[in-house]
Amino acid sequence: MTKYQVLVVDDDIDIQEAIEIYLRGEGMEVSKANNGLEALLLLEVKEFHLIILDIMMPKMDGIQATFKIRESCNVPILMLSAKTEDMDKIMGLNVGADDYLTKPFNPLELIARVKSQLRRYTTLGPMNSMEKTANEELSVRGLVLNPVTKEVTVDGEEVRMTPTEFKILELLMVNKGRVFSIDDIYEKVWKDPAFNAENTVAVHVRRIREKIEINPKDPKYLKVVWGVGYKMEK
Amino acid sequence: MTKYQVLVVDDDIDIQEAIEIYLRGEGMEVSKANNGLEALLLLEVKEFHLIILDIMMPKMDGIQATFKIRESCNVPILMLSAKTEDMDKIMGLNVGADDYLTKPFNPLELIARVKSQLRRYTTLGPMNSMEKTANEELSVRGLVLNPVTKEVTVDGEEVRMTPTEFKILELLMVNKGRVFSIDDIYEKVWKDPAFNAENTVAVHVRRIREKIEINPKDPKYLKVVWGVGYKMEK
DNA sequence: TCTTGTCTTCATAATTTCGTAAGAATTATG
DNA sequence: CATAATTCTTACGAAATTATGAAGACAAGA
Repeated sequence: MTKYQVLVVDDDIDIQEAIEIYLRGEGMEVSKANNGLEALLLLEVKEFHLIILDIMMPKMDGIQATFKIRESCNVPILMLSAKTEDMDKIMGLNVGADDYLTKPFNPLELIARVKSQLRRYTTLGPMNSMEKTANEELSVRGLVLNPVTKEVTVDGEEVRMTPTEFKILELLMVNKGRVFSIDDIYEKVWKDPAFNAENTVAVHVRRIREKIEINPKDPKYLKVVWGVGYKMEK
Repeated sequence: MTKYQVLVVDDDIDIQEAIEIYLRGEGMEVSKANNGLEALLLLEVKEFHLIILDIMMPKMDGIQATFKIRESCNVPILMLSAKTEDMDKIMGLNVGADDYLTKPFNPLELIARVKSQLRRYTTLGPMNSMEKTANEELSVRGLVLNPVTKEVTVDGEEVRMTPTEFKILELLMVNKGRVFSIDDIYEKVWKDPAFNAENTVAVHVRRIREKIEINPKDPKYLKVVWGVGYKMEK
């Protein structure tokens, strides 16, 4: 068995090296590029199992690079950026990235995500890693959520969700049954430490209920677990 | 179910104490060190769930300390510094800190970030794709408790538990057969030294019985061992 | 610029849970 | 059998948690 080949694309040498160290520590081979152009050149001469791509780069930024890369192949791409908002855009749009991480990131989380992508890519085969796993339609009884088209339907009828509402609902539906505390939800959705999140999340939950529940006062889908958090009833 | 152990490393006693007060207020145990060297010594004799590390310190500064610490373990490290610029560098780089905060900081934000790091380490789930801990369903005859969904069923029928009731029941079911004294229970569930716990725990036990026992006067699950405590009958 | 839709914050209401007290009931002890 | 020790029961007010209504802040698009 040969080692996994990972390409790290970032203009900041320090970050390049940091990532290299983490990944080598996990037994992976690491190549480096300083911008999108360099990355494309490297891609022509070598095959990679995963690409880690910074968004902000000179010459060719991460988004342009992703489009170019996707023209020829679909290795998993993990995006890096300093701003959460960037990421939301990127993921919402069909840029073609498979996962993302905001700086500053936790090394362990980086490793976890890298491994996760590698696992998907190799178990499902290079062909269609995207569609099969994370992007399946999620459903709970009459409630259906499509992560790709960002559509939500209740008993066949479409309901419009705002981005935040969608993300909360997605989180709960991906892990249906599992209870998330308000702080959990805030951190996973906002990608920021929870800071006076109680009310904010509560308000969003209420709006979601208004849209998906027949009777918001007696929710059948999005339930509260007193003193613990919220969950999607199985 | 012990308290979180946090190590605060700062040469400024005032800051040490301020942080200590905030964290104790959140029910955490706090140890203190004046510099990196002291911190390392403490780390050899005690396990911590989180380390708060000032950058500027005599003897051994925060960055050196982080490197040393990372050689042996990977507890979450939260860095403190006066200058924003320092921080940006430190985070992106391979220093190994997980989060940072610039002085002067907002106490609430400190708490939020601390909690966030603690949660990151202890929670699981596909979203941050760390690994799973032992979160299996627990069952004793007709009684089933699910730590993830926080659900309890008796002969298939769901019963609603309050947070404290759930924790007590969970404690007893994880260690079924074992007898816990009232003080044991109080300390494990409340994470506080038992003071006048007798009645409090007794009341909760009764409420649990009301919910899970056919006949609370003659309990089949949650039994009392006279003069000793309570246990979950196998 | 104005409009529109979304997100956040605040104040306040509605619920649920918790701890305590006080007395009853049960079990142990001599 | 009497007494002490322990556990059980009940109920209520305080505290914590969640729900709601409404207004202001904000950003993107027309």
